[in-house]
Amino acid sequence: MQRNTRQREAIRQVLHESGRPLSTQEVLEAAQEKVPGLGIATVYRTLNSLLEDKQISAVELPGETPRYEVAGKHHHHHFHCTVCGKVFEIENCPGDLERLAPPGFKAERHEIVLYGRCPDCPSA
Amino acid sequence: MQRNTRQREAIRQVLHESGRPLSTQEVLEAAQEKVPGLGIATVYRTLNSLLEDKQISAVELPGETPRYEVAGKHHHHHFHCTVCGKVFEIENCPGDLERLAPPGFKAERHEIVLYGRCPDCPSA
DNA sequence: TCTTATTTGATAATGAGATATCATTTTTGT
DNA sequence: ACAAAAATGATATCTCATTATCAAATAAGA
Repeated sequence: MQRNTRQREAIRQVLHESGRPLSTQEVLEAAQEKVPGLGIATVYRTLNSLLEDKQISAVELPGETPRYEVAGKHHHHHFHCTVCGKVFEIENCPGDLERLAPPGFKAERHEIVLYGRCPDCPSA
Repeated sequence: MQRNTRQREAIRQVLHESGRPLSTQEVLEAAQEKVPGLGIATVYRTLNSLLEDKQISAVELPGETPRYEVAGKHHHHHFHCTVCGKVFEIENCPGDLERLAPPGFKAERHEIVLYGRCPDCPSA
């Protein structure tokens, strides 16, 4: 049975309000604004539950802990700020990258990650 | 002082002979063909040493343990077989993906990973 | 060949992220 | 409001990949 708890609702909201994928820690900190005292275990449990429900999806990045975003978005990619570590969504996609696969290889899917500075992290 | 040991040489050879990036475990198994009894600690130590020397470079993939390849190759990307888990090199690159970054973002670098089946893993 | 500092291999220790445990709190249907 | 089931929070535990430890083996210069 699934119950509507303040914690679960706060975590869902945090993910919906954020314009970008969040790490477990980011979810914890943001959700604690809404529900003080919320524990990290609840964040893990709730994220896993939302994943099972397909309400959110995991964003895996090289050498990074997973980020989570609301599910159902159309095909997109991500920008990883090398300064602050935040991950952002990228709308555009060059498309049809599967053709890059060498003969004999059958590509079914692709991922692109851009690395650089986000607007909040100026070079100066 | 750096010494030329059979172990170090075997590990270097394995990486040069392999046409694709290898995980620590893959390096261990391949190098043990040349030097039976070679231990995992030596693999880790040697890979780190080769990394410092810039003789090899690490390939980070989402949710995966790093792979290692000989350094100095020109810009390229990787194919990750979803069946056997092996990682392969892709020569081609669509180039200039940095332009996909939204306004205000300064992309400096990009990574592409293709997912699918390698020639050794037929769909059937 | 000898000497000595380095490297090795086995394995214990570490570290980080994630999960399990369990007493307490909270939902929710009645 | 009550009772029963489920969720929470604190924290212990687990799971790995990787690193540290240290006695034994081994390069490599004298």
